[in-house]
Order: sequence, then structure tokens, then C-alpha cells
Amino acid sequence: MKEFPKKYNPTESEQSWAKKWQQSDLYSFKSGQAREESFVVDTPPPTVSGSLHIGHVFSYTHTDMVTRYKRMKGYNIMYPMGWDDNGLPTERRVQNKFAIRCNPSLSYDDSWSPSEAKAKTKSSEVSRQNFIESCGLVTQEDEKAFEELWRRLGLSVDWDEQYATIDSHCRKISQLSFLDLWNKGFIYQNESPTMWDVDFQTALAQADIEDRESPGAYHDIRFAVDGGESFVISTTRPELLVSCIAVVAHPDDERYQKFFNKTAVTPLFGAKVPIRPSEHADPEKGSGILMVCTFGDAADVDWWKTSGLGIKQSIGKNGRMLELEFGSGPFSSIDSAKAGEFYSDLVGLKVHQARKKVAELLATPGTCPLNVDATSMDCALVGEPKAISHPVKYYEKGDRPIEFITTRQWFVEILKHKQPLLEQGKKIAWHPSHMHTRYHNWVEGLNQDWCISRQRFFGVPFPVWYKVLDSGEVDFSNPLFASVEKLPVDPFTDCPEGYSENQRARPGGFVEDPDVMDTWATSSLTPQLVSNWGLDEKKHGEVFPMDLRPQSHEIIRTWAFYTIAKAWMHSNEIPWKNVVISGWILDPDRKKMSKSKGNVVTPQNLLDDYSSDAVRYWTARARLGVDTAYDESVFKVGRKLSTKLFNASKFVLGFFAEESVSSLSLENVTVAVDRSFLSSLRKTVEEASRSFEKFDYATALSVSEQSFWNFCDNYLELIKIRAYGAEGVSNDDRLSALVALRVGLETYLRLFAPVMPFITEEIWSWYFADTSIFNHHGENNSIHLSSWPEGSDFSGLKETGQETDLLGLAGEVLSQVRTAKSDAQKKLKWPVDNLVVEVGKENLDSVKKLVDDIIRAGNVLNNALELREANEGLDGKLVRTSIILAEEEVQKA
RNA sequence: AGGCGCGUAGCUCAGUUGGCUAGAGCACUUCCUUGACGUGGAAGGGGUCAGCGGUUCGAGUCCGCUCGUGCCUACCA
Repeated sequence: MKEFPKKYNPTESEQSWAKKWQQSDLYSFKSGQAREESFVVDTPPPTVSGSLHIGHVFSYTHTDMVTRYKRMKGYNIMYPMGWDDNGLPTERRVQNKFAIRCNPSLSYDDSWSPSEAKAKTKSSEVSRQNFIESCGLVTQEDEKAFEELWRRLGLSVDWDEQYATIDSHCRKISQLSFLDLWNKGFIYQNESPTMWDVDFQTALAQADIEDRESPGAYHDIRFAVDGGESFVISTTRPELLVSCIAVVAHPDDERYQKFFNKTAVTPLFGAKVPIRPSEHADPEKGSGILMVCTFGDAADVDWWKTSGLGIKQSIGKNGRMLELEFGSGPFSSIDSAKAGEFYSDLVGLKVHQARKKVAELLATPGTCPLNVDATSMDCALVGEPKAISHPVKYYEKGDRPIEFITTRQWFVEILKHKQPLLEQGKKIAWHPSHMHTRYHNWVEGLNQDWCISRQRFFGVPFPVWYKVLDSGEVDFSNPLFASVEKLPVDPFTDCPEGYSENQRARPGGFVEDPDVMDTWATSSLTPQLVSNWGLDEKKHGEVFPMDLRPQSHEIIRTWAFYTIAKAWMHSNEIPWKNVVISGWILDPDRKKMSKSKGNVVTPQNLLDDYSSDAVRYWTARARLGVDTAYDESVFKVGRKLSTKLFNASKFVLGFFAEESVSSLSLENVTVAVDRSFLSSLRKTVEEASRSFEKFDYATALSVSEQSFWNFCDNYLELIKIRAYGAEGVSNDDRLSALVALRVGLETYLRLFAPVMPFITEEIWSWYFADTSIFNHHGENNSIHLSSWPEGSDFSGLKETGQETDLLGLAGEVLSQVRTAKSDAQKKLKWPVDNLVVEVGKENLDSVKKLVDDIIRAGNVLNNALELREANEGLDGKLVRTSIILAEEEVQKA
């Protein structure tokens, strides 16, 4: 028996165990075992954002508890940790931290190193390579901070299995994936209108977009019709008037049928545009007739694609109005000079400025009759703009609405494959199951292929170059791909096969593909990153498909979806068998905690104040998929449980400290109430196991906790005097109690080990590490390698032949005795002169077996307990008592 | 506007296939000053289970509608 402390100091103890675990191979994956003997987790790589928040602690602990359970069940655990460091969030942070901007046209400066910027430093430009190195520096620091937090929290991660989405391994697999998808025909390149963020100046995918309710205004604008009439369209984007390529109304709309196949003339710019019928025009909305512009929205893009008309691009990649030349190219006009004059007021303006300016121009008398035959019109704007609020598409990380801009991009084909992707979703078990609906809805609602190229820097480059023709033109139609053996490549510094560096960007030579991949193009490969897909078939076979994908619900559309899609495209498999969805942490006002809202609680203080075990306890109380309000009182409950575990263990193990108890076999549990306790514990064990099998750690904890408090409050109180070996207690009866106590404690510690790994390990080390028969996983006698309790552990228990819950009955009697003492404002040890217990006939024999323990626990003097059969109803209660307390606190005779 | 959740004590939440005289913890009130535990223990008060209607011997639980609330998706004329 190890010396154990009088008081529990969680901070000290937790730190010391974290250190010991770090030095051991407790959590390492053992290669060479069969797939079915392993349990493999696809850990979410956290965005290394520089700030840790309580939401991280929450969901990662959920996964850890399941993993610890599986480890105790004997599985070979693969529990890796990745860091999501590539992508925009890092770039943005680096830009601010060092006050730098990336200018890809600069060349690398190896003498330069980043330094922390003082407030309001003006940004300086650095080369692509310098920029990328700065990103690497920052993320490494953050990854250390995360690792420290994870270790302190007790996540049982195998730290040998680490990856960072920007590291060379991940770049290699990402490029391999790209080439594989290209070879399988899932990838194409296309120059077409794509959603574009004008601040980050990059293309985006559907999953990156969110709607935000934003203010806008309907501008009613009169268009002339060639031949002398006019109509009014209603638009929120008058600045796109210059890009108008057509006007459409619903084919059944009688108001406008007469105009179909005629030509309209736009105000200000005098462009002749066709008037056509189109189903997508809603007669109820606005004036029922609308202008199609290149491009105002997705509907414009769709319509344009089938129209055979050209593009009039007026918004630049930076979100400002482009310089345009009227009278030539697409911008023909019936009065080019006038059009150019109007437009000169708009050139270079940002979209929202141009909108205001156009409205002014349209409202100015005399600016308008550029039409053919409208001498009576001098102002195209009809009435005042009418303010509205409407949803507008934004990049989820952006500040200005997205635009549709024509650029060359790489796409992964998904629209064609909705059906098989829906099927894949059905093969996966979603926990809770209704989360499957989210996946299903998302896939059904997809309307764009996945744009995977981004015009950014800190990401995985495409392993692609293009030939430069002798004419100097770039030949995009025959890309040059890197060979698989060369991966990862950086096309900026590596050359395509058969070329040398001096041919870069020269006629007859080559140029690199300038883009990087969408961060999800890498994150969607987390299972393959860990399994070494394409590189190490043996390891891949040992861990793929994985067992568990934990994640939160808002990224079902991205992370879950893309991962499922890739696994299907690469190998026609599901990436994992189970998806487990954690809810969100809500602040006390029931808003989601997030950095941008400034309502984030940092985990560090909580761990200091309440201990890791207590914080873990709080996370364990939250059921899967259910959002949880941040509530400090739950930490206190967790701390209380860990204190109770400590004290109860100290007490129980006290019996084993000084004397050796010769036989601890379950056969020695001969007293009925002891057997009753153990058989109820067996039920608890079975229910906790069932719950854990469904990843329902919350119910597992709940039933264990309930049982444990009953153990402390009722069972221990009832039998402790017998366990002391008080006068008149036979050795057999005492031994019965001791064995039950030991088995009970040994079981509770293991039940709580996944939730509270520190306190349970601490207690286990005092005694069970040396004595427990459940330490059979090797040389390390950590509780975390002991075996999870099973119903069969109790099979040595002698059958009682009856189902009565003796502990419950005894608890009921004791409770009534306590109530009597409490009502009389006496202490609990206050003696009882006389105790009458009435029970139903069916329980008479049962209670007889409890009499001795009840007399001792209730401090009934002179064995004055009278047991009677109740001859009247008991009002639904098990027992009725009448209690006479002693007058004075006399010593027991 | 559709889809998916949720609405149970002051607060945070359990409540399996309908059997409930509706539970727990926190908070509150009273008591106990401790032979495992004052970072504790015991006892107690507190609820028309959002509302209405239906199925049933019986509904917190199943069905329908309504209200409130949250998320996901759609919606830039």
C-alpha cells in the first residue's frame, strides 16, 4: 500500500500524472495488429488560431472519454492529433502580427525575419516565401500552446501521430489526392464566373459562403424599348446597369409579353439589350421584369450560361469599377461618348460608392434620354430608392459581399455525384441520428461544383505547371503535372519534368500554377493523412476506414461532407463508421460562444480553479449534439465528486492498509446486503457499458455517479461498523463487507477513469496498481490500461436467489431514522431508544437480514429494534417506522 | 419560406419501448461542528411537464394544431 495524502491537491497531482503519462507509452498505437482490434479516431485538427477557448476543451474531452473507454476495453487505439495551420486565418493573423503583406512578385530575402509589429505600424511587403515562413513561425508557437493544454486536460493522444496541414507530409498527400482525382476524372479546370471575395481577392466555394441580412434599396429604373415604349425594372444593384446584358420577364407575364424579342436600351450607357422570357423571373417580385447583369448573382450566372450572350465585366477583382471603353468590344452603345462620360464618374469606385453615384446620375434631369425615342423622359430613376433589408452572400470570413467574377479555377465535380454521396451518408452512423438529415439536406441543396483553388499563399500549391507557347501565350489546356515520386512539389521553385529553371515564364518554357488549394482540400483528407494513404499500404489497412469522426454540427457541410466525398472518389469507401456530433457552448445569454462575439471563457483559469477532472466532468454532463450553457456550478459538482472519490477511497483502503486480508474472493461475500450492493453495481456496470457503446458518455457517467453516491451515503454508512469489526461481529461477516468494499471501489474507479483520469489514476496507484487482477494489459499498471468493468466480473458472486433490493430497503429505514433525528435537531449519531420497523409481508424476511447493520448504523440502543409485518397499507412506501430517540446522548451499552 | 431540434422546479438539465404519487444537481431554508469526507453531512420547501385538441384503462412520453426559441438550408431582380 502506497502512502496516500491526507488532503487532495488536484493541481499538484494532475501535473505530476500528466508528466508521468508523457514519459510513458501509455497511449501509443501498436502497429501490426488487425484492423478489428483497433479503434481509430479521426481527430479534428483545430485551427491554430492563437487563442484557446472553452469550446475546444468541451468537444475534445468528449472524444477522449470515448477513447479511454475503448482503450480499457482492450482496443489498440489510434488517437492522433493534427493542427490546421494552413489557410486564411493564419495569413490574416500573420499580416497583423508582423504588419506584412505578401507580394508574390518580390523575390525571397533570406536575411529578413519577421518581428512583432508595434501598434499602427504601416505594413511592408515581403516575398511569398518570406510570408510563408512567417506563417510557419506563428503556427508552431500556437501548436505548442495547444499541446500543453491538451496534456493538462489529460487527452490521451498518441503524440507520435502528429501532423500539421501545411507540413510536408500533408502537402504530399494533398497533391497526391489532387493527381488521383484528376486521373479518375473528378477534376476539371475552367474559366468561368466564380464567387469571389474582393478583400481577400480569392475564389470561394459554396461551403465558404453565408447569407447575412443586410440593408439595401430597390431602385426603380426606366428602360426604353426600341420602337418607343418603356418599362421599369426594380433593382438593388444599379451599379451593375453597365453590365446589363439582357432584360427578362416571366413567359406568362402579360404585361411584358409584347416586349419579348424586342430590344431595350439601358439608361446612361445606351446599350441595346435583348428582352427575353425566362422562367426564373417572378412576376410577384419587384416590377416583374429584371435586368440580367454579368454578374449580379447566381441566377445571372445560370441564365448567362444558356443565353449565348457575352460578358460585360465591370467589377474588378479588388471590388472597384474597372476602366471600360465604350463603343468597342462588349460595351457597345448608341452614344458611346455620352456613356463614357457618365461612366468616368464611376471608374475606380468601390461597389457601394458606385451604387450611390449611379443613383445620383439616374436621378439627375437630363442625364437620361439616351433612349431612342423618349423625349419626355429626363430622369430614369422613378421615385426615391426604397430601403429594404435582404439576405446578401458573404464569404464567412469576409466583410464585404462577394461578387461573381470570371477567373480560371480548379473544380472538383460533385453535382453529378449527389446520388452516390447521399448513399455514402446513409452508410455512416450519425450520433445523434438526426444529424444525418443535415448532411442529406446539404448534399441535396448543392448547386456548384467544389472550387478548390484559392488565390492565396499559405496553403498547399497545385503540383501543376503550364507550357508557355512560342507566342508567349500560356497553354492552359494541357497542364503539366508533377510525377508522384517528386511530391510534394512547389511549382514556384521546382520545374516540370524536362524543363529547367531558366525556362520559367519564357516563350517555349513554362509557368507555375500560381494558386493554393482550399484548406478543406487538405482537411478533407484527415483520415488519409493519418493512414498514410498512397504511401504506406500496410498502415492504411490497419486504420482505414476509421471508427470515429468527432465534430461539431456547423461543419457537417464542409468537413464531414468533403471527407465523405474524397473517400468515395479515391477508393469508394466511407471514411469512418461513426460521426459523433458535439453541441456548442452557449454563454449564459444562450448565444454561441465565439471569439468574434468577445464572450469567450479561456480554459486556463478554469483548470486552475476547478482542476482538469472537474472541467472534464462538466463536459461529460453534456449530451451529444445538445448545446450546453456555460454554468460554473457544474464545475463545482465535478470537484465535489472528485473530492468524494478521494475521501471514500481513503476510507475504504484504510481497511487494507495495515492488515492483510487473506481472501478477497467474491465467494466470501456472504452477507445478504453486501451481495445486494454488488448485484446493483453489476447492473450499473452493464448500463454504463451499454451507454459507452453508443458513445453516450453522459449516461454512463450519470448512472455511475448515482450508484457511487448511493454507495457512499447508504452502503458505507450501513456497513462501516461491521467493517471496523465492532464487538459481536463475526469474522465472516466482516470479511464479507471488506470484499464488497474492495470490489466496489475497484469498480467505481474504473467506471470513472474515462471521465476523471487524474483522480482515478492517483487512487489506483495507492493500492490497485499493485494488486488488481484487472491490470492485465502489460507492464504498465495504469488504471487507463486496466480493463473496463464487465458484468462477468461479478460472476463469482453467490446467487442470493432473490431479487429484493436490500440496500434500497435499508436506505429507506436509515433515511427515516435520519429524518427523525434531523427533525429533532439532533446529530446523526444520536442514540435511538426504540425503533419499530413495519414492512410488507413479502419483505419481512429480507429486512430480518438487515437488522444488525441497521442497529449499528442508526445507533439503536440495546438492540431495541422491533420488526413487524405491516397490517395496514404503507401508502406506497416500502417501510414505515416509528422512532423514539434517546433523552440524552448516552453511550451505547 | 422549408428542414431539423428544443420548450419539465428560480437556474442547468435527466426522464428508455406510454405505467409518474414527475426526478437530479445548483441555488434557497433548517439542522449537524467532523472517527472517510466542512472543498463535508442530514433533512426540507419548491413543478396545471409551453398551450389547445386527439388516441388510450392510463400521456411529460404517441398523433395533430398553435405559440415561443435555436440551428441548418433557400431567398441579392
